[in-house]
Amino acid sequence: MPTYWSQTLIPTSREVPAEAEVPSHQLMLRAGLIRKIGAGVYDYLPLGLRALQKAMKIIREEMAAAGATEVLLPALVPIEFYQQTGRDQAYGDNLFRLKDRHGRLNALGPTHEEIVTELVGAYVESYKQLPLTLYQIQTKFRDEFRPRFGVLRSREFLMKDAYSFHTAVEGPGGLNEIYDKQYAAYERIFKRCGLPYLTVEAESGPIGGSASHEFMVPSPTGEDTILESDKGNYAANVEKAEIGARAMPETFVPYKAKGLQSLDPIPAAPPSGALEKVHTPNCPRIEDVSAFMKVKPKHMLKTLVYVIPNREAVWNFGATEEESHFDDPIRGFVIAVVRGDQEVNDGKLKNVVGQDVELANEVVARAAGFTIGFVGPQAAVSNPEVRLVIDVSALADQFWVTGANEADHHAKYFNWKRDVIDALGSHAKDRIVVADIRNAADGDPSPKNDGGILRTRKGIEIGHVFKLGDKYTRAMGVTVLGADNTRMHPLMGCYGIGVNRILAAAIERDGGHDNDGMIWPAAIAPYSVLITPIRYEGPIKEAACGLASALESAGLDVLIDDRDERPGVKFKDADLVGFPVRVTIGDKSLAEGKVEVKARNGSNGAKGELVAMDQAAAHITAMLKNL
RNA sequence: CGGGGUGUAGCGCAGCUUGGUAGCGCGCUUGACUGGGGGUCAAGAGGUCGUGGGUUCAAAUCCCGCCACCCCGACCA
Repeated sequence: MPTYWSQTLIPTSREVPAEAEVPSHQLMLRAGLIRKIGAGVYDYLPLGLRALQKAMKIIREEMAAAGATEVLLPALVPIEFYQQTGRDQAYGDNLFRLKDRHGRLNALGPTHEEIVTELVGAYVESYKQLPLTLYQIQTKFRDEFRPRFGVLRSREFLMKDAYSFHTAVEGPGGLNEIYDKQYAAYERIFKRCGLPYLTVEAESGPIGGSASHEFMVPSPTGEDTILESDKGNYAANVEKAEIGARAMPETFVPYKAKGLQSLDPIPAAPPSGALEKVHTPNCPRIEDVSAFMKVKPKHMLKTLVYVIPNREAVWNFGATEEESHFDDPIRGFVIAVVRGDQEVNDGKLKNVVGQDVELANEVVARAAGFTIGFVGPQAAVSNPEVRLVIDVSALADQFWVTGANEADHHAKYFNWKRDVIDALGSHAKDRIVVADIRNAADGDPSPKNDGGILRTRKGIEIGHVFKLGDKYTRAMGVTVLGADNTRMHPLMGCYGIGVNRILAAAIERDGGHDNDGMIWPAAIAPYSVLITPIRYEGPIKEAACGLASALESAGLDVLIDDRDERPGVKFKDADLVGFPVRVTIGDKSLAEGKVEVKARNGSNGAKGELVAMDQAAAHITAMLKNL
């Protein structure tokens, strides 16, 4: 049976909702797909649900094809699961917590690594039962600090999450093989959903693990920044993106990040002027100083104070063992220096330091003698428990403007050799590391070092795959018996898709909407075909119902606009909701035994085309293959 | 969590400065006309003015508290 518009609930609206900023949010509200119930919480109305269900059907088919089996894990999870792996801390406030009547603390699951791991631990005893890939499509919860952009960043959302278990990385049934299978399944899923996507290297974030790729739909409204080489052979999330070899000033010995040997900085560029203190009242920010002193940010140094929160932290650079131990984390500081127009990448900094680092809280930093707002690299000279990590680009100039380590003062003509290297003397090589610690930016060299230049664009993350290794099975003490009768922690992969985001991304994508409304890819449109009778009565009504039957026999889903509305209203709503194909039935064409068939994306002309009644179903079926 | 803003009919908003018991557009109901891109006219329905307290003869309006939502920031010192 076709659906009749008058019998379902499609509350379209002419007004643009005040709070919606991005097109997908505005249009999903206006077209009656969703309704907001609270911050980051939405009803899915009939049309929205149908689109979700179509996406889920595709996902289920491809998961099955990739050998994954569906389960349904609870959304309500005792907090102990997340405590076992430390993720209650890693997720922090983003983890929804609630107390039950007995005072027990529970979480609403943001992802389910711990829960599947428990499941597999309970029932999988032997390597013979592996590999195993389980997945679910389920509501997830994240107490987002700031929900926004409608369905793109909500507090409750649908996610497909799959988890695979293995005894080995390589070989048949190994982690790599299944990872590749899931990766390929993702490519098919997004292709079938009609989404233009690209894959990028990614950081694994609080989920953890080694390799990781994200699937992104390019869109100016995306929250993620992607760097792509113009040679087309590299793409990564900004959190991950490495930077190719950058020209070192000749006067520096080229030395590199942790893991590479030379830690012997000898910047020889001589000072070009006496260090000069400048009074910069109320100018703690780079932009303020830049405007005040009329110096471009790229000629300034940004100096950030980090602490090592781990009390057992051991400094990993050249220092002797006694020197490298920080008993008091308050006094164990890392000063990161980047150019004023660039940004520190925390992940890269952590890798260089070999420890967790976090930006020092202002009170702590002040107590340790840092003049927050006016810190310069010289601050590292007098304090033996401070280490300097300098980004390559922050060394390139002979002199810089930087903080003077004195309230309301900045320094001009700062020179690395004179003011830090020589001042530290023999300690210099123990306290300084030069490395790539900043975010890659548009125009940077590609890490492939093939002459490619990195370009930035924005993207919406719709899928993310990770190689987790044994992080969870180890933390939760899950083992299986191997062929050699020894126990091992199974290796894991995990694979997520934001189902709601598929809808938003379909709208945000290039060509996903226009001034009149949404333009659905046929595969996930709420209905493939909308029949618009000019008046729902007499021969037109009969023709509409007849056509609907024919289309349904051909396997299409059909909505009939049987409302007693003026044609203009129906057309506007049709365009707003964006059904891929609209069939208009009116007196004139019907008298000739024809109907008007129009593709929403304009592919068969602004007015569509006249098609004989008896050929319409076949014609539309063929059309939809390309929509 | 900090700063700013907004809560008045289903949606979008005005009224608040200067207190006197609520209004506009869209939508909705009824009728007539109309009938291929949100039509016209007429008559209607619909509001504890977010919430609690205070001031006052009188509060949407002034004062205080709370709540919700939105925006900006929150690592660039």
